[in-house]
Amino acid sequence: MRGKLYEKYTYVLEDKLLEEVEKNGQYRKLDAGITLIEIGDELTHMPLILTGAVRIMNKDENDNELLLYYLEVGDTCAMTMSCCLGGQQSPINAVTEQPTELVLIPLGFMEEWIIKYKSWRAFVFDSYSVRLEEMLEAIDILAFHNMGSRLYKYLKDKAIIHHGNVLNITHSQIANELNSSRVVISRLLKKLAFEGKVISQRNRIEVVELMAKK
DNA sequence: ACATTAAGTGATT
DNA sequence: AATCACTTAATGT
Repeated sequence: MRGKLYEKYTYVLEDKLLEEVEKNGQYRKLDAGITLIEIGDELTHMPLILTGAVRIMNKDENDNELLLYYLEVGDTCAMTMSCCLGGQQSPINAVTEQPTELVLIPLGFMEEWIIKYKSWRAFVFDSYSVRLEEMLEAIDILAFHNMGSRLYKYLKDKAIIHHGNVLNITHSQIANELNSSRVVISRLLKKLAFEGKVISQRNRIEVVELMAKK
């Protein structure tokens, strides 16, 4: 883990702190599609993402999923931070979206490090505010935009996370993540395809805007 | 050839 | 925008 940790975080965290992370954190290398946290799980560690991406979702009582945001390289989980003080239960669900490498840090270090390392303090507050901004944007889209633009933003975000412009996904999977229905997604995708924003085939959606430019 | 799963469509709320 | 009921198309065995 040492190499990647230093590669991704030297400019964010001070050297002494990186040594501590290395000493106290557990390195994990995970395939895509692994569930890290279920709603209700007790939070005991906070993750630092080294490579890959993690999808953070909410779920209602009927198992409808709602995508909240992604954790990418350099990110940590604001939810974990907000819960860390009182060993609370997780309000969210976390699944690896890609093969992911991360470091798990026991929550006990949070408080100590905030006092000891100014770079940690900055990192924590920073990720907190970044997340908050993202959530505000998400709420804005939920409240004031129609499904169509929500879908398009979702496709673009997902494509970017996957480092490409092609998504292998079905309409009903999308519907689940956006808490909509398959029929609606199909119709909107057809419209997007007609507008030339997207190329849609069975199990395959291409985001035109993000095509590799040559 | 058959079954299964993904996607398209019209009508209704 | 969601749901229903049904059709059509693609894919796996």
